[in-house]
Amino acid sequence: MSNNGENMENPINKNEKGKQSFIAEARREQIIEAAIQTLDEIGYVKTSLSQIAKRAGISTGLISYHFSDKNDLMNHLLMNLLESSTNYILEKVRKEDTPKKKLNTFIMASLAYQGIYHARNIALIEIIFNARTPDNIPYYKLADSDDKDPLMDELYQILRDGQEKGEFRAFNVDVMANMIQGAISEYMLSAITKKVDLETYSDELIDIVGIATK
Amino acid sequence: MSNNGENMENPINKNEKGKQSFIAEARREQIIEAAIQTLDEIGYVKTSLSQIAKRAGISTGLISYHFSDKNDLMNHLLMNLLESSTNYILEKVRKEDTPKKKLNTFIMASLAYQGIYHARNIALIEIIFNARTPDNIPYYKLADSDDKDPLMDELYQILRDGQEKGEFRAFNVDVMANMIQGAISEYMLSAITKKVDLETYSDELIDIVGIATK
Amino acid sequence: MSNNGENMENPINKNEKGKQSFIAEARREQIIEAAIQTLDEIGYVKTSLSQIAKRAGISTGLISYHFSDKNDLMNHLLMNLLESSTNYILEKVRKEDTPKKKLNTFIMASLAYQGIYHARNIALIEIIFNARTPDNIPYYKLADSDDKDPLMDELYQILRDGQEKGEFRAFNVDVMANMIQGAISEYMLSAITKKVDLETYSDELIDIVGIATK
Amino acid sequence: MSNNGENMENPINKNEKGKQSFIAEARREQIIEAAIQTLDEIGYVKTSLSQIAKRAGISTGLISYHFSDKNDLMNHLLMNLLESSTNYILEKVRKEDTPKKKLNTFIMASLAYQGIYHARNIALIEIIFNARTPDNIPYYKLADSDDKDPLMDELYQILRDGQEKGEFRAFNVDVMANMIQGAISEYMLSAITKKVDLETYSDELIDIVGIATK
DNA sequence: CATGAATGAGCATTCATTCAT
DNA sequence: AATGAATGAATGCTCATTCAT
Repeated sequence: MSNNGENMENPINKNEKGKQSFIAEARREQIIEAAIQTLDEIGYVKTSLSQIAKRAGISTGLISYHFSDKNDLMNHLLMNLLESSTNYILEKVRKEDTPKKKLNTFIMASLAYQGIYHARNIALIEIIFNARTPDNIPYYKLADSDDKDPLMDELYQILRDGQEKGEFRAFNVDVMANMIQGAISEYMLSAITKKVDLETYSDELIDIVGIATK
Repeated sequence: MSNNGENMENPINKNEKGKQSFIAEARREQIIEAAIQTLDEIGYVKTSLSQIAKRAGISTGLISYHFSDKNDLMNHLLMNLLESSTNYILEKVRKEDTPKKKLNTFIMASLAYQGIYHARNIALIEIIFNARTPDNIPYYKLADSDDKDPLMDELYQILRDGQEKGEFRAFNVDVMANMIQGAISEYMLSAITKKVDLETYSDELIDIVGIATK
Repeated sequence: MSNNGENMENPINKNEKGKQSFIAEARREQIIEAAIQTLDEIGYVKTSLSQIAKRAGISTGLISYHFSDKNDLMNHLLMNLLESSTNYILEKVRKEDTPKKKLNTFIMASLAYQGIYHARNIALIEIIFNARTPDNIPYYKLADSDDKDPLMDELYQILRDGQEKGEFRAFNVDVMANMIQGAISEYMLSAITKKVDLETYSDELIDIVGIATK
Repeated sequence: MSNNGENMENPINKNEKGKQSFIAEARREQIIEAAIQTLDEIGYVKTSLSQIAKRAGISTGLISYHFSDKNDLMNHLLMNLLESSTNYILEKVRKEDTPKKKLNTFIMASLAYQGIYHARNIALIEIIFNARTPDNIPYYKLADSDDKDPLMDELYQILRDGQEKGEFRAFNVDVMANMIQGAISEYMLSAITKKVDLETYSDELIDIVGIATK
């Protein structure tokens, strides 16, 4: 089999092949969920196909059957994780109408996601900081490269929009966006978790960013 | 051999033993440098003793001779990396006299260090985000726990001091410190490197933080 | 895989699973036979998994697949060796009806086993005198401890029974049993093999013991 | 250096050379004692040159300097151990005048030696059952081969002498000697140690052998 | 004589991957 | 579609041995 990440959905011809694809798709989903659980529990370094297989209750060979490679699996998993967090946050942000409200919602939703989908977030961190492309480039250097990351895109848009509408002062958008993203990510990556709860952090960060953007 | 990390520097008694220790110390230093290079080049996951040995131009056995364990090597390396960045930054910060100046210098120096000691910074990231304690706790959850991290300690101190002296407004110190740290770290971890150069980022961040702290 | 030594024989349900288990069981048997051959040929100290694998004509990894550990393999092998010699001897002894006949058969069968299953006997010696428990206690100190060794148990029983029935005189049973066992073992462990053949040794030993027990 | 086991003592020329040889001899003695201790403590399999060096308080290299080989060391150690037990036993035996008394003393002294020089005895066992000649022949097959073992020689002599003088009945001397040797060795190699103390074992064994030889 | 530094081979073990069934 | 069996490469580590000092 082996699927390079392209979605080969085809609305027509959903007979036998569709059924098989459906089973295969479900298996892949199951494997991906097991991989998330594994990364959360034992971390990237110790995550082997057999550890994932154990958690999925299947044989190792079956993972190799459904993903061409360990790398292939990790890529699919990364897409999956990025998609789900992006969808969660963007859905909430797009319900708001002013740049200020959108920005606050962006921060709030980003942090809320970390709390609600804790395991997925840990898995995401473990992949981003450990996996590398075949060209040996770490994902953390690649992640929001160019305009590939719709989340950072949205944040840029909000900030630019707020400046145009006179809601925000004139700051460097790239730096401000990066600072906000850093402040959000840092919550998961530091020991502040033990001192400040997510809600307080969210409120205070919105406050600080409110002042910084004017 | 194996060295428990104690600093056995002793200016007196530098006879035979001192000479021998010197050779051993030089080798350990060399191995640590090779480890930094390896982590920078191929990442934590692929970093094996033989890869480090290859870059150091020595046999694998020699690493085992100078470090009791792969873990021992990584711990020494981590100490080394933390110490050097901490020293670099604190030295500059402590030359300043007002909280505001200290804060700006903190940001500036932190970012400058990333630029000057790029490989060391990558190595640090690779270890912190990949290595785990024997109890399976990732270092990134442990790193600035309590007041173990003198860098975060200094940042807290600066902020509290500034508030007491009326230079800074009344914000949540934990959250502000975490945000600043996040903003600093994020520069290395994102693609902003390609868009904004370090100096600009540093200037703009100082500006934004200046407004946020009042 | 790894098998904890439990006998999972189950005459019913010999469907797919039974077939697969059969293959695995055969492999384990083959590995154990190769281990016996290896111990016999090169001794415990030089016996490595790769030496065993070479003799079995398989890869080292496959041994690790079928046994959780080198220790696990050695334990299974030890059980196997003890069982087979015990069964061989006890089967013959229990056919006899008087203590005197039982004792003679015990000696005869013990020595006969050494001749017939020479390699197995060497392997047993190599393990018992070289392997140690995780607590560092050599097996030879542990072997017939308490009443764990059914062979020594039987010998005690025969001697006590003979004394009760008046066939044997009043000697110290522990010492007599130990002497007989020593006389049997010593045949394999000394150069007498070259001077006296097994049958003569057996006959003469029975004679001497006959006089010693009266 | 390396010495193949020949004693190069030379009463003349005991100037510088003699002094050096004396030091070297002392070092060899020290290494051999450390080896005995090591074998007793951790067994043959785990006995490495560095373990021996640690116990001797010297460097590993020094062992290699004084013995050409690990094998060479073990050979010297074996000679040493055999000599000391042989001397101990023969000295006592030769003080007696009748075969019967000599035989009893042989048994008594053999067992006594095990009690007094426990560590040396364990070391002897560990070597005999683990080490092999370059031709892969285990020492336990070689030990009392031919007439090399003066202890077994003496035992044969006693038994033959006793038969000639009419003190002993007509038994197979080889088998009787082997049985006695087995009974002596077995005490150390079994769990009887926990049940019967050495003195009782010695007395009872003398008794049994007395009856067996008539 | 003696050391500490260094090597290279060998060890048990884990792992991603392949393949017959 | 799925399994369990199997491989071969790689890993961290230990060890006997060598050698410059």
